[in-house]
Amino acid sequence: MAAQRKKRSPSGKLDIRDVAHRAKVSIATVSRTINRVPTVGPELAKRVWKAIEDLDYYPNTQARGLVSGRSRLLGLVISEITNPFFPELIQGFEEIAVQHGYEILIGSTSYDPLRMNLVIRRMLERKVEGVAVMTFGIEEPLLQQLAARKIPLALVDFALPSPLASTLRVDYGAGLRQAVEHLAALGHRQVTFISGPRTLHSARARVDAFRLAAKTAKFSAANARVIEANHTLEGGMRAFESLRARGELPTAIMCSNDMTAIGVLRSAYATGLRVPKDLSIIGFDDIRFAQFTTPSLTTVQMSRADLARAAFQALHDHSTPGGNAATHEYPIPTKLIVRQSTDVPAAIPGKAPKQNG
Amino acid sequence: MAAQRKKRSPSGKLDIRDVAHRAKVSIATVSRTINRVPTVGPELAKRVWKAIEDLDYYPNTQARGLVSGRSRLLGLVISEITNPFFPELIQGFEEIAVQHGYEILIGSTSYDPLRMNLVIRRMLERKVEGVAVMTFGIEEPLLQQLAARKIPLALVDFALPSPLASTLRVDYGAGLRQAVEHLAALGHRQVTFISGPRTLHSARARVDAFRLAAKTAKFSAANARVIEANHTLEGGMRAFESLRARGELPTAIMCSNDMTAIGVLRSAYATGLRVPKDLSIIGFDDIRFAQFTTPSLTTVQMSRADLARAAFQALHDHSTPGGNAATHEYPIPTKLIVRQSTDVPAAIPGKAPKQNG
DNA sequence: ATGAAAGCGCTAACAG
DNA sequence: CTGTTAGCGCTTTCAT
Repeated sequence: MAAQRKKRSPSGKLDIRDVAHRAKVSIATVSRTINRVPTVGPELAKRVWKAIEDLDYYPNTQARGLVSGRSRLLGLVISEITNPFFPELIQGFEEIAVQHGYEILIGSTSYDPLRMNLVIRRMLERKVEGVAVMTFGIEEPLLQQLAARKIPLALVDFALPSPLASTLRVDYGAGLRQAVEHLAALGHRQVTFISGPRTLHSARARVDAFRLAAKTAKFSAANARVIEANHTLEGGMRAFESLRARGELPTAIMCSNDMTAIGVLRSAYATGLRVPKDLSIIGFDDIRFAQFTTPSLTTVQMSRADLARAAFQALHDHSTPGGNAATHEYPIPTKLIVRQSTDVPAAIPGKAPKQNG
Repeated sequence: MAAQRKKRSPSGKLDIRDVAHRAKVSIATVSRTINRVPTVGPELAKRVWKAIEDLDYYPNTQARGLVSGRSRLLGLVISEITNPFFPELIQGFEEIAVQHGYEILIGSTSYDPLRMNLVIRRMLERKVEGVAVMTFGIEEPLLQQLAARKIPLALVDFALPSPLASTLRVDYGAGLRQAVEHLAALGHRQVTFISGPRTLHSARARVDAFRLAAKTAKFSAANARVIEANHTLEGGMRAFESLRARGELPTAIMCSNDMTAIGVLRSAYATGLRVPKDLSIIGFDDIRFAQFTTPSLTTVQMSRADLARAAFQALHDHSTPGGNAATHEYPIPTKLIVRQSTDVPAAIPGKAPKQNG
């Protein structure tokens, strides 16, 4: 008889009130049921669930977020989604985030601080509950914006002095040591490492780890040179060319990432060199495509799944009350994956190949 | 002296009221200014912007969305982000969406209807204002859920009978015709098309377009065979093997996507065939990696940028009041990109290669 | 254990 | 042109 507080539109727009009405309870009870607050009587709970089912109701995330202050949104900052390193990372992160009821917001910086700024602003506006920054060059001042707003952060290879920031510490040493030892065992006596841009601290960390590994394996400095490229296929090609032009080609080349290695592979073929016979090549990352090159690429794997898991864990630990907020370092293992691009150097024909039975 | 309506927390949580207070205007004026409602006096507007600047204020998206009913969120449904076709698509879509103030929600279905269901639910809960479904197998009943909720939809190669659904119509004919003519011009007299799974309507559309193109170019049915694979590298390898095992190797193979072509390339090499000398190969999609294979892959390009643009346009047209809601078909061109994997068949040594001049 | 009621931060009538 | 006010749909005290 009295006018309804609100018209029950027949074709949509369900409301928590509609559920409450149908289950003959208050909206508070519906809310409690949905949020699994234990104090709800089992009888009522059942009625509520049934009403939800019948109506095909689902809560409005925006309203929920507004009142609770939680957005259930996580930011994932990457440099470029077309960089083959990232898709698997995203997949892993998305998967685990969704399992925990989060949605993810992806921001690509394209290595551009301006865009990074915009990305951060977007994340702020959407009230993300944590941000994983997977771009390997970190703009510290920008991150401070997030830290200042008390947003949990997960960074790769980089420690921000903030109680809410975590570091995903990639153990470059292990994988690169295995790689160098693998080459040494095959009989290589010179290795050149083609690094990434010096501006990326992750690239520097790889160089350092390589140097240490080479030293440990008794390579002299002259036999374990480092030259700089830029983590792109073209950069790999150029690096190879410059090595060749200067007559400094070693029997084995290690690269700071797989794209570089693929560039080297390509140029080596173009030059008429046979891989792995004349030149062994080792990449880094183990992107999916490393399996598909000819020959397939021996590479140091840094598991994207591990990274994704650790990143989520870090954010989760620091955003939930019960989380382990004391931990700030999350180790990421690396390991050598031996494929077809490494073999005994041609100079030592007596020794048999290690693989290819 | 009276207690503040709300404590101005010194270290965060800015409010539209804080801005209003500082600019000495009402919150309505602040809201209007931010939303660029033209009736705001220039003097006040300036004060408001200054206050916003000073305070480093930005609006709370959740509150905004709750009251306005708009989420500024667009859904992008793909099958698998690790499928190399998608990253560029996502990049293009993200770019244009962000330019227009939207955020995107990515959902991967992994070809699993169950996951598709979950993805749709997520989109519904977040109140997306439109969904682009780029997975090439469409679960029609699931999409009805979205259509029923009046959510604009953009679909590839598929027309849903709904006023809010748009079709991104890929013009397979153009690109495949160019490809077949390219082969014919080189002197090929037999082509085999390795199709994708019959269950994907997009794959069927490609087969049909190939058949038509072959017919137009006067290939007999026997010289333009079709065999089915599954759009994966492994599938391409198997298809090649089965062709070879049955002694049915043509001089040229066209594939329904690039991954298949790369598989064929790989197997051809393993068999000792030289590409393009002994076998010409043409892919489809022009994924980034098609440039990096050896030899680089001749392929039919379907521009991801075009697709992304069209998808956004379609959603935008059907979600904004002023949009062009009458259009329901958005054409996507395709075109042949000639690289190194096609050449004159070895059987016709007299004729010179077309490229590499 | 359940319900009533007060907002979350903002936009959109409605007044003036 | 500007301010006042009523909610958006939900969670969360505070009563009961």
